[in-house]
Amino acid sequence: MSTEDLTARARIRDAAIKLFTERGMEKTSILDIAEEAGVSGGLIRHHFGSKDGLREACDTHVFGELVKFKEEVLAKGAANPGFLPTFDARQLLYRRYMGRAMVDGSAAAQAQFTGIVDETERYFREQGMDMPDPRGAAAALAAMTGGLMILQDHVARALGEEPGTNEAMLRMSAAAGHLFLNPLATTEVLEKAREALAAYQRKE
Amino acid sequence: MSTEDLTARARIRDAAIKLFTERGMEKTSILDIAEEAGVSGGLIRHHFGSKDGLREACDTHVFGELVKFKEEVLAKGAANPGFLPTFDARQLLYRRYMGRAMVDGSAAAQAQFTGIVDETERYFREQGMDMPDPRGAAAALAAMTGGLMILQDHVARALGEEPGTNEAMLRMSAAAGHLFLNPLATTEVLEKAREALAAYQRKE
DNA sequence: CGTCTTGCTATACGTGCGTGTAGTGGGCTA
DNA sequence: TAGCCCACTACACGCACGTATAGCAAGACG
Repeated sequence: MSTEDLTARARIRDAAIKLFTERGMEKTSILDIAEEAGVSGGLIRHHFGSKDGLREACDTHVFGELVKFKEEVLAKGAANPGFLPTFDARQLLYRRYMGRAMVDGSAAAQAQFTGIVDETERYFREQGMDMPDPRGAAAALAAMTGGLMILQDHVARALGEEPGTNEAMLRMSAAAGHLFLNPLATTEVLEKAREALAAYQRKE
Repeated sequence: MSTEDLTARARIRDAAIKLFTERGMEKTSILDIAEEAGVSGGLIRHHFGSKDGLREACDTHVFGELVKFKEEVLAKGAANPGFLPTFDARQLLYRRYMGRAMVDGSAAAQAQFTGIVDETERYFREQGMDMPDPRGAAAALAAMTGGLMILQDHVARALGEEPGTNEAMLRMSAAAGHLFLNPLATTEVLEKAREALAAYQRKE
């Protein structure tokens, strides 16, 4: 899995996933990917037809792998909901790729997002959680964990950690976990917020 | 403020903010902005020197306005922490711009992010909130609200709402608020997550 | 041995877009 | 009226990059 023992096609795909994730689609040229993968630019076209074709291949590969990850977790019996931290490097990369893909906007990414929302909503209902809008909460949660993935470098820098390190990810995950598992406001602020929201909803 | 009563310079800036927000820097050409603003492409260069100059102008304008918004809120006495919902259209646009800017990555955006983290951390400490890592929590919170801004269109679509509408924003904000103000997991899941995290930290 | 496929490279083409430059009109001040 | 600044336009340049094509080496199959 490290690099040379892969077919060129797989190396290209992995390089593209890496660079798309780090820089985004638009800022990554075919030649950048070719260099990263150690092949000529033409070979990318040969294998994937076009840049968009390559992108689609990356999408399906990443999203497929993410499904596999999820199934592994389920197979282990641990009903780990998506918002709890994981530290597998490849899974982290793929999750981050997914965030980037959503920002860049593709049909596959939208479908993936909706799928996650579906699952999370189902999880909420299965757990019998008491919330006024389970689907809304599921969607918001998906967007928030997406934000953690997408902005992780900013988070690391704001924390004085080196972006991309395990240390930074660990600290961010722990903090995010804490936020999800504890109410964020004192009761007064909480009440004020509820009032503001209710007032707005009446006005609507 | 609607369009014609602005100087061309301001129209260009506003058009750029709008398009950068919707499509991102790379996918927005100078001519797109010129058309949106109803001017020639050259005028943008005349006023802002380069595309990067325009971007910087947008950054400073948006970030400055966001500071103003914050000061207004503070002046009104309501100590509204940043994570509670707001519905002013321009403020929403500017927050979303900020999210995009962070994804696209500029020094100004990183500074802005760090500033928000600073403030939020201070808020946590002032409120005397009980958390193991206030700065980490502040950074994670900033990234999560950023995710809500950046991915709002995906959220809307997953909810079957029209992206960009007040209705969609309202529903997302309410759901996000609920998540922040209520613990997300049953105690068993919670305990399991704590264990997993602790195990990982020991391994580190 | 011949030919075909396949993985791969080198190189050329077209074009979109940021940039640079020359020029125009209109509203100042004198 | 003359002179001048300044917002603004038109247009040409050059480059980066996606796309297209031709060709080559090597293994497979007859």
